[in-house]
Amino acid sequence: MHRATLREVAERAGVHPATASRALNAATESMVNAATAARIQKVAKELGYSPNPIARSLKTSRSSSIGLVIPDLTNPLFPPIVRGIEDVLRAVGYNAWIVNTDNQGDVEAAAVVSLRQRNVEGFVFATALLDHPLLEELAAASIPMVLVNRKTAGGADIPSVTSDDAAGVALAVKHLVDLGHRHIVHLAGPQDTSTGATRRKAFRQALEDNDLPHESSRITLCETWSEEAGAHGMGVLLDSDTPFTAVIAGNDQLALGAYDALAERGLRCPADVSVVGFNDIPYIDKVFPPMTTVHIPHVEIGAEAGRLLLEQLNDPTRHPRSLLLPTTLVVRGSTGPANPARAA
Amino acid sequence: MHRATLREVAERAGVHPATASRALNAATESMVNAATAARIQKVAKELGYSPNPIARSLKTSRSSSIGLVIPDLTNPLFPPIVRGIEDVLRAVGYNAWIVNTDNQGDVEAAAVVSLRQRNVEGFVFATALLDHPLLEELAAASIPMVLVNRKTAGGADIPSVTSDDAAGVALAVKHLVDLGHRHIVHLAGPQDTSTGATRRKAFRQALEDNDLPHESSRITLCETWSEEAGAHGMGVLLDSDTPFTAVIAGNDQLALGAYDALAERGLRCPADVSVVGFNDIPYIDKVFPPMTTVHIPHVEIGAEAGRLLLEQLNDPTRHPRSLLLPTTLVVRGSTGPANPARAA
DNA sequence: GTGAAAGCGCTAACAA
DNA sequence: TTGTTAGCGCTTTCAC
Repeated sequence: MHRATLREVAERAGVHPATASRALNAATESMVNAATAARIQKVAKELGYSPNPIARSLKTSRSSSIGLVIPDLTNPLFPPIVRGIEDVLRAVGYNAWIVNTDNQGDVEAAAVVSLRQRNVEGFVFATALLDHPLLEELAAASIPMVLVNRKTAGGADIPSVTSDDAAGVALAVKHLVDLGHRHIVHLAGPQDTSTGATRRKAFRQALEDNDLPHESSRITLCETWSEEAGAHGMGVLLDSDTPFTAVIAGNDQLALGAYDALAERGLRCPADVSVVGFNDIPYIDKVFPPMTTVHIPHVEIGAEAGRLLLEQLNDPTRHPRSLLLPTTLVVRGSTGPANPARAA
Repeated sequence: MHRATLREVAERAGVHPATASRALNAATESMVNAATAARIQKVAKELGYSPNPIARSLKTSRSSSIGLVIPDLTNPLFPPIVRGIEDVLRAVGYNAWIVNTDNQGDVEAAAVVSLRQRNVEGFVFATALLDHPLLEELAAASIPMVLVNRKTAGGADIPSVTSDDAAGVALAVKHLVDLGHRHIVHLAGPQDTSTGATRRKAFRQALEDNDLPHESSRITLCETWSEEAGAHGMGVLLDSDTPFTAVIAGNDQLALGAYDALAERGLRCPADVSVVGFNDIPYIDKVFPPMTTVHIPHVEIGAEAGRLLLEQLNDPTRHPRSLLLPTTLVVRGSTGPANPARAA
């Protein structure tokens, strides 16, 4: 199984390798005599020639690929986003290198170095922290990049594709209020992420806008975005003397953790406490009790990120922009407060 | 942000680039005077040198990376397997290129060509079909490779890591029999995959072993591994005149489809029909009604596949081997037949 | 133990 | 329009 080289094609076509190179690249094809080009292309096809991407990359410092840095592929939030990105990029000949960081800064830094050495032409990061020097640094160096799902707080104004979290939280609060809830609490995600901080602030704001009690004790911070952290946070709320009949969780995993903590104490959903999630991750529509959650358009977030990155790759001078995609509330069987005693 | 090259290191250390290369590669370091080597390494560190993988790959035709070919990352079965593979490979300096094929042979073929051009040193395939000429071809060419989850039927005896599906099905049937079920049916997955065929045959065998009725009408074939196909298959079974009180599905998605079809007809699980899944995919433990399913060790399957691939990379002459990992039954609230009428 | 030379396969000045 | 030349950064014979 020998792979034809450009030189072999050139020899068979009776031209110099440089001419063959020109004839076989769309951008330079017009530089070469049409008949000659056709001959070269025919030979290339016969020999099953396709350019060696390694050699090309060494020469051009490009690679037709991008780096895709995510916390963890086993978080079901990410696969659909990844597919959205890949589908858009593949259509124009780009591949994605996927790297998991497990939220470890050093792993991420090493991955970025490694990807840059491989001449990736840009990055999509799903790992952004509000304070994220590495990303600021890359942005300052004009490395094409897009953030998905989360953004940084720095001055760099890095292009991003996120969901309208504030609107989503407002929808969730409104929904609960419409059901008759007046005592709502929040399981907030990590506050070093934009999603965690935005959703928390929006929660507090929505309570105020709806004239609901909004003492700071109505918010419990969770250390991670995990089910375990959600269960722990829910426990803290239940142990506090804050009365409530509904919880809005920072994401679906935290909401699942809330389910666990409630079940452990013999409390029922939504009879005793209503729980609303965020993200509408795959398969969350199957859980019991049915979970009302804020839907974000996963695949579309990825696809738009891919498009934004392509814009930058195609026109580096173009002023980068960010996108805020709409969220919707998916109601799956929440009800009003059945046990007013809990709202004492 | 300039990246130091080997030549710069060599110049600063006052040696020839070839010497620097030797000093900086573990395998050739012993060829060079210890003091010189130390000096070169010190300079390399000062300059933050790290070898350009593209140039190295062009020269050596290696790449420290492998290709990982899966049907679809959004199928929750795969991410944990991918993590298992990556964790093992990363520990020894390998990366994985992930490619989704969406079960399209042409996409897979193109991906393989592309990955080989990038000098991947081996492959892990999660896409194997029983009759899979492409994989046989690669095996015949002695390309290092491992199959995960599924295997081929060809003569090539390609190394694989799979779960003991037959044992898993036997466990499931035994469980249902112990609960009092005597009329069991099977939603079989695609029969061009080893998982689909093995589980179907094991089902039929288990019925026989338990002296249960086992007419061929007790098995409905599903075209794909999807929820939709499961719902359709379940519908076919319900419309037939085969009596049954329990269903064993070829995988969890088919089982979820069975849930859908049953719910649509107002039948309850497990009161009217018990459903058992297969694979124990992430989050399936949250669904309602609780799903009993056969657990396969996802991460470990991936990890073992990584190890098997490393064995081949490290010693190409070593006789390849395959692994069959144990399955366990995870019981989540199935009960015996409550409505004997259905078993008429 | 070290240096010289060559070349992996490709593309991009420059020259003709 | 085509060919010549050079080189991306590295490793690996071969010679000394």
